[in-house]
Amino acid sequence: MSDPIDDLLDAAESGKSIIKNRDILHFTYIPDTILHRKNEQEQVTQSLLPILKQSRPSNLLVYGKPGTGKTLVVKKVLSKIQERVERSNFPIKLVYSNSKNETTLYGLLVSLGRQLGLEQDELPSNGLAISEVFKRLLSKIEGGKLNAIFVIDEIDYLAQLVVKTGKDILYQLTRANEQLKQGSLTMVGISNDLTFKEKLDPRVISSLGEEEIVFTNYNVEQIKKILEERINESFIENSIEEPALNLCAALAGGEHGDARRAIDLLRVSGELAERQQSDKVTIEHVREASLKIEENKEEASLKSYPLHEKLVIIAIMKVNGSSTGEIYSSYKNLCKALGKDELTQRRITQMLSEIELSGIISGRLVHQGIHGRTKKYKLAISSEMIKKSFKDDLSLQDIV
DNA sequence: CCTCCACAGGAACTGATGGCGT
DNA sequence: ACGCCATCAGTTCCTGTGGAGG
Repeated sequence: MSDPIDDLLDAAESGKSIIKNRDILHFTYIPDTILHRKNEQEQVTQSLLPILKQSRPSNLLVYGKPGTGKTLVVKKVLSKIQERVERSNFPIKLVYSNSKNETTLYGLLVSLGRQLGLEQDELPSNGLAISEVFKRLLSKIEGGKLNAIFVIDEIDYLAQLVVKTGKDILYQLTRANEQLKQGSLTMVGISNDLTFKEKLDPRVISSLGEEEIVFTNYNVEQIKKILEERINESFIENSIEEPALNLCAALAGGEHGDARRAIDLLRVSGELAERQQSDKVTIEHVREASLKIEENKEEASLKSYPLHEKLVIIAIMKVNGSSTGEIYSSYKNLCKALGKDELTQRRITQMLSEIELSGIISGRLVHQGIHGRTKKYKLAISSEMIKKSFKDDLSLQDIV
């Protein structure tokens, strides 16, 4: 009589593992030499070079699609510079922040402040006026005679926040040096959106875009090389079949040249192969991994929605392919069934476009002449997926 | 050619939350 | 104790619109 758990454990123990170093299979792992980005590394280094001469470098803007290694290169260069400078008496303070992780302007400034060493009592996490927070940041820099380098990732998000709130933070940041008597502030902005600059205030452009570096997309060949490098270090020899590697590079690199996706795909494929006790990663493993990654993404985003968004999704599932009006009445029925107050149609339209952005549903604007203008939505994922994701939500169980 | 539908989607506002400085 | 500030979900009010049907 064998226990299934024991069987699995036995198999896992006796089976050999084909991945020898997992860390290397994460995009954010910084290899000693980031190949294929020599040019860009040089450019970034050059524009930051003045730091070594103890003067303030120009502000810097870095563009590139996701997965082109922008952030990695910037981080690597900066940390090298910091290493050198540390031995001199010109301390630089590196501050990294990702605008996407901070939903509000306030949050972003606070996160910058925390890294500068402002504690909770010096810089509370809410309650202050933005201008007050800003003042404290500057006085910290001045007081500590810091030479701060703010690396702001996804700076286009920040720019959006600035527009939304009408606070001219970007401008003030880029011109902060004029107010500082001691210390300095350098900005390194990283953006995915190549057109983002056009939306900026021209005064900001002139000071922020003193230097610009564009990271081009990887092509499939380059992605393949990157994968090969990582494979060499992280997998045992000959454990990836050539066609599997090709597919990996093609799937991830084909459209956008996204090395991050390629590496993720490689890792998941490897893990799948290992779990199946295969000693090679085959083309099927890659296909399976690609599916699995997609599904995980869908499930995670489905689960993370608040109640009313979930109801809207279920409403669409019930009347797949219908107009906003029909979805809305379907949604109202669901609300009634649950005894919840329904939200206005305006709010639901907004939710629909938010959900559409995430790719779970797709909408199409149709004009029906005398029957008006509406947007028809249909699910972009299977309804099984929705049922599966929502089934552990107690209140939703009986309506799905 | 005009009308008029059924919404899309912008703008401004509200009320609650939470916490500041004075 | 008071006024002020930032943020968020949501509401109210609004203007805009392609084309079927008259």
